[in-house]
Amino acid sequence: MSQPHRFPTIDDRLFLQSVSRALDVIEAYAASPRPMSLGEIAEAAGINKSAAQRIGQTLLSRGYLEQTETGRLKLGRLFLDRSFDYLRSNELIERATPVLTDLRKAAEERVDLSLFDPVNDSLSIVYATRMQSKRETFYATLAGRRQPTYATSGGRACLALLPDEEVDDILARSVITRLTPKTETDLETIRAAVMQARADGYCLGVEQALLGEIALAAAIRDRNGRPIGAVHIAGSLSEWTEPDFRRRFAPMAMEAAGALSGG
Amino acid sequence: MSQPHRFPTIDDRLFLQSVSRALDVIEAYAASPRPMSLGEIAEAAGINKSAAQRIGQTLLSRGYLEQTETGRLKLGRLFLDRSFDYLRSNELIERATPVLTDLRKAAEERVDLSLFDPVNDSLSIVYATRMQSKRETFYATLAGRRQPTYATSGGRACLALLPDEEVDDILARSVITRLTPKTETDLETIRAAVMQARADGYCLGVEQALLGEIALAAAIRDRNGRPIGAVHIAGSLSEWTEPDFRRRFAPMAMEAAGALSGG
DNA sequence: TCGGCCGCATCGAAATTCGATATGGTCGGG
DNA sequence: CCCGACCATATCGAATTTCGATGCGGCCGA
Repeated sequence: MSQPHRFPTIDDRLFLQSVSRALDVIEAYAASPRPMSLGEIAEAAGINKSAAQRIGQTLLSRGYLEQTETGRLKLGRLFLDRSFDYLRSNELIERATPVLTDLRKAAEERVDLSLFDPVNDSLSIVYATRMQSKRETFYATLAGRRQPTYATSGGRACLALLPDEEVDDILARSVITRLTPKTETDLETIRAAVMQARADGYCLGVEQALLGEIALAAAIRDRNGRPIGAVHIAGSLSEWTEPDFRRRFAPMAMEAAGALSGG
Repeated sequence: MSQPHRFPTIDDRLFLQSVSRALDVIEAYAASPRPMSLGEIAEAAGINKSAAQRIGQTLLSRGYLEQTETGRLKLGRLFLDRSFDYLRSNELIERATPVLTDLRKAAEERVDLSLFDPVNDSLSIVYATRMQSKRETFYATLAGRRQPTYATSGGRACLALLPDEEVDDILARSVITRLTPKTETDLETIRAAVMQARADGYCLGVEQALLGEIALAAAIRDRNGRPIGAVHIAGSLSEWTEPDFRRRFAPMAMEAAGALSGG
């Protein structure tokens, strides 16, 4: 009934139950994006079957759900349209695109833009754009992919801009899981990496989120100095040693992030 | 009040007004993705201010809208999460990604996947994934971008798989506008290009949607032979002549599309 | 100082949503 | 061959939830 505290609490009088339940339904597909029957939807979203039926029909009629041959419901392609609108509407992303294009051209490695996410309690970052490198094969698309703040170079670079107590708070609330065998899970080690990033102005991570990957990120600040996102440069360990990667790309990432800061 | 006929009509008893209005609100940002005040939202979505207030608060509390410093509402980053779920859930996209990665590696040009969109009356196609080429600068991201079916090589390749009367119907319902000075606007010319594509098994277009761009696409068929999307290869006119581009890439596009068909 | 728009809040009326329930179909196992 | 389970779909009376007119204080530009 009560909303998770991570989003602003509002007057219950203004809260639309049916809209909220509709959102529960579409979010149910985050756990498992397969087509679902009404019964499955009801269970996954925590509503009764009648509600699932009404919501399903309404979202179906609007194109946010689509029907398989068997009548099950799956996510509709209109979500692509909405995320496109979002990307267009985000002022940072608009501003960043040309900068990142240049950066990728100069670096000849993959370049990502991620958004620090205070509305999600800062526990995760969301990738917004990716400029692939020549041979990149891993993930073609990742707009919308989330990763834990503590495990990514971009997240750590953002943490480095926050006061110690906020860092500690965020780390304390993080659920530490291993994304790769190399993921650091010790809070003190992570904290040390954040402090190092604070001193350096960027953060480097080796195989923290993906095996074989070396990544480096610099945080983007708003006009108050708070982190709003990060510029990532990522390469393959088969082509780079850590010191070489650091030497070559740290200045480029910091310059790009600096150019995007303060807006 | 009555829904556009393009989506399945449902029993009015099952239709949730408030959900539908919430969708009107988020779709209002398609026209102009700027932050809006409640009054502006109300006007843009065709609802009253009270409804805008309730819907705004509800979507805000769930992270689908965010607030600027001035209190205006803009689209929230959760739309990225939803489109990510959609991309993950779409069986064609999942299947296509490795194929397109290989294709891009072989072609060394930009490769796109678009979806034919019967739920939108087949009037437009939606781009789902893009694999950039080395020097690509135009658009980093385009998942969610829509283009008219009649104007794109991918759309025409899809039309080529449909019976004549359906092609004519779709073209007749299309609103022809010039995307570039070179966009063909004569229905007979477009129809001829579709017929050519039917004979060739692929469709080539020069500067139809973007100046300086030459694009070639082959349609992907479902197991009944109906078009469900297209594989695009796009290059720059500064590097390719039409015959060379055709010779080199038509077989590759057709092979990839064939491999993805019939699922 | 005025007028307009802003976000935010209130409240009575009632339309809209709710949820239990029913129907007929399909699928798979016993 | 029939049974049970689950499916999408449909119905309907009850009442919760939504509706929308209205009011408030604040901010900004005229």
